[in-house]
Amino acid sequence: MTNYDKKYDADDKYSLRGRVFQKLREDILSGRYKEHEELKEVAIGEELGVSRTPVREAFRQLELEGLIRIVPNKGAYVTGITAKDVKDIYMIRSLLEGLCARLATEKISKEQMEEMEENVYLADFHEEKGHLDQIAELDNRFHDILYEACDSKLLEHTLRDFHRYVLRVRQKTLATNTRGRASNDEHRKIMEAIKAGDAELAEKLANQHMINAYDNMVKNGLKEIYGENTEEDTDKK
Amino acid sequence: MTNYDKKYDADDKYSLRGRVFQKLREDILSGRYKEHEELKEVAIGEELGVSRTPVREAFRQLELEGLIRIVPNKGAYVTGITAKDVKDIYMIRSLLEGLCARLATEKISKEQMEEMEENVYLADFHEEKGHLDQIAELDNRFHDILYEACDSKLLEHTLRDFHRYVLRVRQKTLATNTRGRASNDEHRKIMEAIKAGDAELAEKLANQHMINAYDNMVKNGLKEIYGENTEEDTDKK
DNA sequence: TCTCGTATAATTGTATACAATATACCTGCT
DNA sequence: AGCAGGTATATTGTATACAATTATACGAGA
Repeated sequence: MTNYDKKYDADDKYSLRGRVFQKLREDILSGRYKEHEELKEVAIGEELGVSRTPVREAFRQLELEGLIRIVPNKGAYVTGITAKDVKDIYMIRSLLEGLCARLATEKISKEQMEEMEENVYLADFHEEKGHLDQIAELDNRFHDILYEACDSKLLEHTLRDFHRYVLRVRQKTLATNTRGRASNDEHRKIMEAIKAGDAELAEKLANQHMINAYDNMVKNGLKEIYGENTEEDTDKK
Repeated sequence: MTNYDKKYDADDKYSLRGRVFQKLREDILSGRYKEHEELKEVAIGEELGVSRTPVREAFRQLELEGLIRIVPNKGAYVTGITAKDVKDIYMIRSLLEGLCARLATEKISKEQMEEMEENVYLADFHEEKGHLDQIAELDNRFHDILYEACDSKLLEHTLRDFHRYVLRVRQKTLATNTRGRASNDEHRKIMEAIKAGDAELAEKLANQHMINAYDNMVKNGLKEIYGENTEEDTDKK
């Protein structure tokens, strides 16, 4: 669990450490740094024009975000995500997104509700046109709205962590399949349940939404991308 | 979400940073540092005989564990837990402990099962004698066993985070009430459900176990200890 | 040719020095 | 008296220097 305060979040852009942290996170999530790749303090410091100190502090945070693993006196390595990890994450998310949707039904603001409707509408549009980037963007945003609407900083932060964690995986599977339409249909149903004030239904739909997302991943060859149990023996670089 | 690897966890005892990290965490959880208290880098460094560098790195980790909040260019403050936070945590834990118990039913090892039985048995004994410290210790351990038994590093780590997070609250309420017996009875029922292989039942019992724990907290005056919404305006030291 | 050990280089861990920022206090003005 | 501004002080942010550890290269010996 991490600091869940908005105003002073870990990624303040105005310190060197904050910039390093954001840059590295982005580079890891975007796939610039491969799994199990070693990150060298001096190399990264030189690239960004800073000393090792802010780099090291950024490392500590990345480690607790689960993006890298620091082995004492050896180095920092980009963490691998196993197929088992992904499965676990979706099991957990299924429950928590459901809880989130249930809470959001009571707490959502008018503005948030409107943005959610707009989101679903826009996603339909881009789906027609085949704009994959925008679809992915809207998908992320839909869940962010939900997280904000549940009115629980803790749940919001927890879900954001998990969500971010699977972005690396999603990027490799979402863009190449036809889940976009089904996913957005599910978004619409969740949105409608929330709008109708049916918390029970919203929860169930959100539960199922995650299960479907995971099933789709498996169908699209998750196992082929990530080994079954490669996490343990990653000491070799 | 944080690094969930066992071997090289954040709290390696052999580096100065690791020692500082552990010491500060213990001091915060034990209540030595009060809520909203400011932690000064030099003061802590001098107390432990180390420079500011390892202290700062430890701070970054404590921040992401949710124990302190770092305000850029100002300082590090022990985070406050509001009554709302506690409620949210128990809602989340209710779901995740349930999931954990369900998974553990399939995955638990013989050794873990035996330790769990022993745990319940011992807790009964200490309950009779009124050994409050041992009861609290066994309670923590029961949940730890469950976390280990679910065979999911991610779920285990997530639950451990939440569990640790509420320790500060629990210490103030558990020792003074009669929940010990009821709690251990619930542990026994969960244990028996797991032993019988009834995953559904184990999940439901674990769900309810958390709800009961929370209800008991409220009954014992949680609100009186923690303000309703004090988290936002903590800038004053 | 292979293995082992040693020297060397590379890398991380920590301490310290310096810079930037925030806070407290004091002075002078109205 | 009360407020504005500025200076001093304390504290955090960053860079650099040094120590400790680990990885690598190379050569001696079997």
